[in-house]
Amino acid sequence: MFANVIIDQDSKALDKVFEYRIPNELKIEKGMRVLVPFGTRILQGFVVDINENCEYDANKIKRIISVVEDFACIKPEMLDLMKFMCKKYHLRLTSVLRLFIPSQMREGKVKEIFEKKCKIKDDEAKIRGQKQQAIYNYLKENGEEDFSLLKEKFGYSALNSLIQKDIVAIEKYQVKRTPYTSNVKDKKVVLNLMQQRAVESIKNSGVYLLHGVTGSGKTEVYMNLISKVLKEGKNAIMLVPEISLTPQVLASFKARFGESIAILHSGLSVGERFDEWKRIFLGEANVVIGARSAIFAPIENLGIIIIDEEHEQSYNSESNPRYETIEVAKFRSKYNVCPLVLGSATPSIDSYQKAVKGEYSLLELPVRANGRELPKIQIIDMMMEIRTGNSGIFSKQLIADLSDVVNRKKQAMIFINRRGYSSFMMCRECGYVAKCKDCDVSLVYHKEDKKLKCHYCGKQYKVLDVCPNCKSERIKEGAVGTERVVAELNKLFPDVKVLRMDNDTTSKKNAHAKILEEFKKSKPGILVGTQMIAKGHDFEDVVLVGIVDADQSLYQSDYRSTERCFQLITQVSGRAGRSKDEGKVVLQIYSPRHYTYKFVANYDYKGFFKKEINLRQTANFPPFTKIIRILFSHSDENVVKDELKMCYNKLLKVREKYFDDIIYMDAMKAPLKRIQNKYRYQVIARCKLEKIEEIEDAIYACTEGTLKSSVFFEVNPQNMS
DNA sequence: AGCACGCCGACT
DNA sequence: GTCGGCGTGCTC
Repeated sequence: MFANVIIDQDSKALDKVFEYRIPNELKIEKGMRVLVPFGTRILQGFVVDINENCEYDANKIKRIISVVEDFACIKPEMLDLMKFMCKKYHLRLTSVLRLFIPSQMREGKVKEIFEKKCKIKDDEAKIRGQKQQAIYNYLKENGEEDFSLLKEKFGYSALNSLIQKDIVAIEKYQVKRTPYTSNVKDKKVVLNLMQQRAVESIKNSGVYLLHGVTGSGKTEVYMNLISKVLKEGKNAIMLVPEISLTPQVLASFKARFGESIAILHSGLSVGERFDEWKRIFLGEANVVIGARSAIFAPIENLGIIIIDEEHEQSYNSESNPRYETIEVAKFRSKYNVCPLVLGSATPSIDSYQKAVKGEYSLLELPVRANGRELPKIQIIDMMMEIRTGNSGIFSKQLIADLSDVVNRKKQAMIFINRRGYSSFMMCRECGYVAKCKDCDVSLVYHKEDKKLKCHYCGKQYKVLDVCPNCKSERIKEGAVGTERVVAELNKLFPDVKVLRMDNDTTSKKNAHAKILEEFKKSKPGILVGTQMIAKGHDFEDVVLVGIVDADQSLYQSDYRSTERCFQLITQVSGRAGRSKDEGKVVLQIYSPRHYTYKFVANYDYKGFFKKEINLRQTANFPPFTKIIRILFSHSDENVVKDELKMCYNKLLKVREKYFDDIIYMDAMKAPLKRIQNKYRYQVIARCKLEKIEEIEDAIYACTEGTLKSSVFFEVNPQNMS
């Protein structure tokens, strides 16, 4: 017998199967990891197929040395998924396989934590020492107890002598590092008619788009669906965006489903992640909740897949193996014959279009579950403010409303769109801006540790006192984001607790939860933050939401910027007035004539969709076309340029062949020309959909062969940097 | 990826 | 003569 093995090395040259003979004494299955001789080395590989015969020269075939584990860590479904993803996204086999197992397994350090528990072994023991007697009594009363806890309470030597005398026994238990524990009581909620109808509409297969306004109780619908599936003896996956994996959401799921839940997200340590993975693999967990990568959970017999906030950008990986989570979910739902539910208050234009076309079934929750109105959105024209002499960050209206909130001892949130609004180090004399020496981007000033940081490679620089260009000392930080807003608020309301939540303040583990916890207690209180505060939080006393720079997201040269702007404002607005008090939103903008705001203020998603989809159609943008981006990068600029040129010439021939289908194609520098000292050039093509698969294959073929540059493909890129 | 092989220049 | 630089090619 022969095995097709994929060598676990990330290299273009090794991106194929190698055949090995299976020795009689080894029991090899598809999906197992094995050790094989490879050239002069011994490497790990994945068995992806087993055959009677071999294609390669039988004399040259070597034998598998041994197995890494005696079970198949890649399940059959995932092997099929690997093929699907490699073909669809032009990925390397290994890079996809690596998505399926926790990193800890790959490093060969499969560590498991053990906990030592103590138990009384000898019931009639006579004990002399005082301390030892105390331990003995304690154990009699409490049964078994942690070794470490006893050691802390009574001291090591006493405990140890009991163990030495065989009066107390130690047992090792494998510890499950279950990340969150909760003491939240499950509140059984009776579904309203709309929710009930949504639950009932979801059949045993197909894709459903659940469009429910903020606060319409989508989570309750999800929980009901999952309960139903569990009752049928099947399993479930629910994906949530990384940022909304808040303790609150998790706690309510824990309360409902208890130990059968497994949680996967980037905040877990490697060990925690591995433990959760293993529980899922062994079938100990029936519900997996997690961010993007949880879609690869090794869970069988799926009864439902739910993707919450389906419009979120974070579902599409931006680097290395690029894939679309929704497409992977579709694959798994077809494979397992189970429904896929996409939920959002602001569905992506793409998904909604599919629902309109009948590809997805549309389910709607048009009202809030608690019967409350959606908060009123008041638009403030900031140009007018400036004209009337107010050049501050806050409009008069917002300041008035904030004062009101403070007087009523309620809470407010101020949302800032950080993107493009960070502070740069700029010389007021000559206009010099500090840049990273390896990347073509401006450095961002971080007040807290008084450093300049590159947001692309993470390099840190000292703050400049003198302009390196003109030697002027008038070099200062420029426009400011969250920090400046907080400072401003402190000036306006010196007695009010103002909290900040952004990338800088939440980098430490659990910082996120701590800030939210503190905010909860602060009345009056103001929470200032970036996208992070936009969703998933349910604060009863937030009655005001201020959006300080809504336009920022409109001014990106991206066909999706209006869509994003609409989504963002709607999501943020949804934070206000979640309970008894009416909520209000103050939306400060600089371009009041833009059509997006009219729809936003009226919560008119359908109107916005109609307008937007028409614009996309006339302008030939997705979902009516696909944008394909091929990014070349290399440390030597001439190498990338040459190779790009070579490929582009081939691509031009493809374009000639499909002249009617490829609307646009051009080669250029990437907007970020240099990242981590690698020069980046790209080809952008826009294609009609009729022959898209054929065209994609032809385009991929152009980059084959021995290139020194690394090549990345991206379809409908989220950001073109 | 990483290792052998091979072909060039510089040096005990 | 030979040591070591790196470019090329191969690994079932």
